[in-house]
Amino acid sequence: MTEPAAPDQALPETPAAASPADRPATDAAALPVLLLVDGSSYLYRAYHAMPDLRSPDGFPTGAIHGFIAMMKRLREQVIGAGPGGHAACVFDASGPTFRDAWYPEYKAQRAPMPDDLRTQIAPIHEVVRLLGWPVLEVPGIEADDAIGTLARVGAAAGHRVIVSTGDKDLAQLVNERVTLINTMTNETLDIPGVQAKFGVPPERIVDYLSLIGDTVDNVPGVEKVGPKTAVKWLAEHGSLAGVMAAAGSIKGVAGENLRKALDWLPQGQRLVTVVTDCDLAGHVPGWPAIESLALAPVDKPAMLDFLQRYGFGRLKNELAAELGAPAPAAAAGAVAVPVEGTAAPATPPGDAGLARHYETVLTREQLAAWIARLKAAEISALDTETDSLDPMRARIVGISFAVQPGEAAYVPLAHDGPDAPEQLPLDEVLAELRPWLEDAAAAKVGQNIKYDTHVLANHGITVRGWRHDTLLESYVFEAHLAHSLEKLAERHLGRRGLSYEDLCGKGAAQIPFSQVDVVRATTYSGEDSEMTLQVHQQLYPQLAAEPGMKRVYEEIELPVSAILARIERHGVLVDAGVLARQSQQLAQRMMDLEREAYDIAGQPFNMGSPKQIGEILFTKLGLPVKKKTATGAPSTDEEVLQELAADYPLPARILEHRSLAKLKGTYTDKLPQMVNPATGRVHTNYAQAVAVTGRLSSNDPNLQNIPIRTADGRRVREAFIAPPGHVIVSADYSQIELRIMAHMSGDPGLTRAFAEGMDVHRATAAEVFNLAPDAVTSEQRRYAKTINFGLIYGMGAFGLAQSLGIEQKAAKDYIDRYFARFAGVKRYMDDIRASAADKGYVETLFGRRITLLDIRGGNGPRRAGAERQAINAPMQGTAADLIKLAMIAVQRALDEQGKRTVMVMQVHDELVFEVPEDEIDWARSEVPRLMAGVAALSVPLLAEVGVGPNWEQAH
DNA sequence: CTGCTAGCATA
DNA sequence: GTATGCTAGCAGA
Repeated sequence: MTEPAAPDQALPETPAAASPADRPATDAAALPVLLLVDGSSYLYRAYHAMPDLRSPDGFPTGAIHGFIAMMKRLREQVIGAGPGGHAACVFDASGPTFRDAWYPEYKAQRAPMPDDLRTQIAPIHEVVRLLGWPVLEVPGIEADDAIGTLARVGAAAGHRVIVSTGDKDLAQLVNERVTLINTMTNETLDIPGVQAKFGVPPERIVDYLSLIGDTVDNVPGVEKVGPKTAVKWLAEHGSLAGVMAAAGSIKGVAGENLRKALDWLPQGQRLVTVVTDCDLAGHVPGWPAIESLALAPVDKPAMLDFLQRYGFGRLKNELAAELGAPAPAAAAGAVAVPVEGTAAPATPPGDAGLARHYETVLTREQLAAWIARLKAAEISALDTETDSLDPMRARIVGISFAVQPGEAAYVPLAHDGPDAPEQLPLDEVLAELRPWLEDAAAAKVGQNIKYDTHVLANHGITVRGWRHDTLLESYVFEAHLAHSLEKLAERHLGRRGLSYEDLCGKGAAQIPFSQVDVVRATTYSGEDSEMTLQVHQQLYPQLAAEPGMKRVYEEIELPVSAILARIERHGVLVDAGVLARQSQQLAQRMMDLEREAYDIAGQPFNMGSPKQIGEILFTKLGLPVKKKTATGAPSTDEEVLQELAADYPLPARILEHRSLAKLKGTYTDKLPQMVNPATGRVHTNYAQAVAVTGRLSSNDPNLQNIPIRTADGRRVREAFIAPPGHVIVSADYSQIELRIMAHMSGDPGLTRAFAEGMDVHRATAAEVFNLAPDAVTSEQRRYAKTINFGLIYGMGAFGLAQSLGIEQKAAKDYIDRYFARFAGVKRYMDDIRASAADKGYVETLFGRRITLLDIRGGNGPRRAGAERQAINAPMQGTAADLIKLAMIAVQRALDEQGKRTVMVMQVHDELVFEVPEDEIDWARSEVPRLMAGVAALSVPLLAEVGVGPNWEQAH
C-alpha cells in the first residue's frame, strides 16, 4: 500500500487473508517483531490516567510516570526480557504538516494542550530514549503517517509489525503482518478483529472514516451518517466509490446529505488516509532500511540521573540496586513495617487471643530471614498479588508467605501508588526465592495453585513442591458450596478478612493492586497466605478422614491441576485467516436474510432483539403466540419459530439469521481476538472447582462448546490447527455415560450389549420395539437414542414427549417398555433416589461426593429436580473422574517416554493433542489404550481416535 | 457502566 | 430432563 487507497478499488470477495496453504497462521507468528508505538496517541491517555504526581520541586510527572510503566510493559510483553528486537516510539512534531496545507481547518477545533502536559513532553522523549527506544519525531509528518510508512516497510522487510496505539484510525494499516494493540485496554486488532469491531475489513476503514468523518480532527463526513449507515452502505456498494456512484438511488435524508457531500468526500478521504510512503531519510539512519530501529539496553547511569532529577524515588532505588550500588534509602533506614491484622469479628476455635503479625519486607535482611524460615518450614503457604486476572498476562505486584498461624510476610515488588515506599527489586527478589520456589522437596500450599503457577511462570519460574490446594480440598470436601478464600475462612476459621473490593473498589472505579497502599496490601495479602495455611490445617484432616475423598483429592484433582496448567500454558493454534473468511461469508448471508426479512415485515427491525422480533411477529403480523418467557413476553425461541416456520415465511429467516449471528459473534469474530499476541495461541482457562459433578469447565474462551452439530458451525473447527510438521489427534470415549449406567446398575441386557460391542441405541430399540436389531428402522433408533439420553438426565414422560414431539401417554408407554426390558436400570434409578434421600448425597464410582440439598427439603418441583440430579450426577461425575484419570495416565506416559506430543484440550469425554508427525502411530495406538485402561468396569471402556490437519478432520 | 433476560453453543 | 459459558439487547443507574 504505497498509495492512498484508490477510490475505485473494488471490495475483494474475501479479506486480504491468504489461504492457510500458502500462509499458515504460524508463519506470521514466527517472524521477527517490529513494535511501533504511537507515542502521541498515548500522551493524553497517560496524562489523564495517572494521578497528578509532582516531583519534590512541583514539576508535573504523572504522564512521565505513565510512559515509563507503559514502555517497560510493552517491551516485556511483546519483545520479551532478552536483548534485541526492533521498535520505535513515534511522536508528532510541533508545527504544520502536509495535511494542514491540504485543508487549513484540519484539527482547527482542537483545544490547546494543557501546560502540565506540554512541559512533560521533552522529558518523556528523553526517558523513552533512555529506556532504549529509538524515538522518531519528523517535522511536517504526523506520527500516524510515519507509523504507516514504517509498518509498510517493516512488513515488506519480513517483520511482524505490532502497532501500539490508542487511535482507532490506524485500523486501516492492519493486514496479514500488521496488528494493532491498545496497551491501555489490552485489546488487539488483527484482520478479523477489525472486521468484528468496525463491521468492515481493514482495507475499507478509510472509506468508513470518510463517510462518518472525524470530529476530533475536524474532518467532516456525511451529515447524519454514523457507523451503522456507513457499514450498511459499504456492504451494499462495496466501497466509497461504489457508494458515491449509487448516491442518486439512495433514499431518505441520509441520501440527500450524501449527495451534498459528493464534492467533499474525495478530499475527506485523502485526509483520513494514512500516508505510507513518507520520506524518513535523515530521521531513520540507513533509510529505507529499518535495521537501525533496534531496541538498545536501558542506559542505566543516565536513567538513574533522570529518575533523580524528577524525584522518582522508588524507581531510582530499584535501578540503583540493580546496578549493584546499595540502594541508599533502603540500606539506610527502612525498617519492617509491622502491621496488625484486622480484628476478626468472631474468634475461631483454638485461635483465642492469637495476635496476628504481618510484616512488610522491604530490606534484604528481612527477605533473607524469611527465606530461611520458608526453607525450615514443614509446609508454607504462598500467594501472589498481580496486575491482571488473565493468568497468562498477569505480572507480580507482590508476594506473601506464611509458615505458621498468626504470622505472614508480604514482599511488595511493584507498588507504584502515590505513597509507595522503596521496594526491593523484583528480579532480585525472584532470584533469591527461585531455589526455594523450584525445590520439589519444599512443601507448599496455596489457594488455586494453578493461577500462582502461571503467574510465576510468567516470570520464568517453575514452581515445584505444591503439596496442597485449599480450593481443591474444599471442592472435593463439599463441591456444592462456594470455594473463595473469603468463604473458606468464614466457614472453617470463623474469620473475615479484608476483601479485594475493600482494597481496590469495583467496576470502572477499580484501581490496580499496584496502587494499593503497601500497608493495607500487607494486611490483605498476608491474610491470604495465613488464612490459606490455616484453612488447610483445618480442612485437610477432615477430608483425609474419608478415604474416597482423600483419593479423589490426591490421586485425581491435584495431579490434574498440574496438567491443566501445562495445557493452558501451551495453548492451541487457531488459524485467524480461516475464521476471517468464515466471518465474511456469514456477514454476507446475514445481510441477505435481513433484506428478505425487512421485505416480509414491511419495515427494518433488529433481528438480534427478541423483543423487536416479538413486536413484528405477534403484534404487527399477528402470528399466534405459542408460549411465553419467564417474564411473560411472547417467546421467540427456536422451538416456537420452528413451529411458526411451517405456516409463515419470516420465522425461518429469523432462525437462520440467529444461528449465523451466534456463530459469528461467539466464534468466528471472537476467537481470533483471544489469540495471545506473545504466543500466537489461544489459552483457555479450565475451572477445576466449578461444576458440582466433577467436570471441568472452560472459559476465556470456552473451548468446550465449539460447534459440531451443524455443517456451518462445524467448520469453525477447521480453524483449530497444528503447527507445521504436526497433526491434531482427537480421542473420545464412546458412550461413556451409558457404559457407566450399565456398570452401576448391573443390568444384564445393557451389559451384554456393550460386552458384545453392539450399537447400543440399536440394541435399545430392538428391545423396546421387540424386533431383531437388523429390523430396527432409523427412526426407531433415533427414538431409542433420545430415550437413552433422557435416562442419563433423569427424565420423565413429559420430557421425553417434549423432545420426541409425541403425546405424553405414548412417551410413558416407551418408558414403561424400556424399564420392563431393562429392569436393572429401573432398580438402580429407584435405589439411587432412595439412597440420596437417605444420605443427602450421591457418590461417583471413585468416591466423589455430590450433596443434594433439596433431596429431602420441602416442595415438589425442587425435590423432583434433586432426584434428577441424583440420577445424573453419579454418571456424569464418574465420567469426569475417568477422563481425569485418563489425562493423568496419558500425560505420565508422554513424560516418561519423552514424547513431544502435547495435550491441548479436554472436552468432557474427549482429549485433543498436538502430535508431531513421527509420533502419530504412537498416539493412535497408545492414547485410546491408556484411556480404556484407567478402570476395569463390568463393561469395556472404548476410546475412538481420529487424526487430521485440524480438529474438524480429526473426527 | 452494571446487571438482568433470552437465547444458544457443547457434553 | 443433567452440567456448563458467552453474547446481544435492554433497562435502570
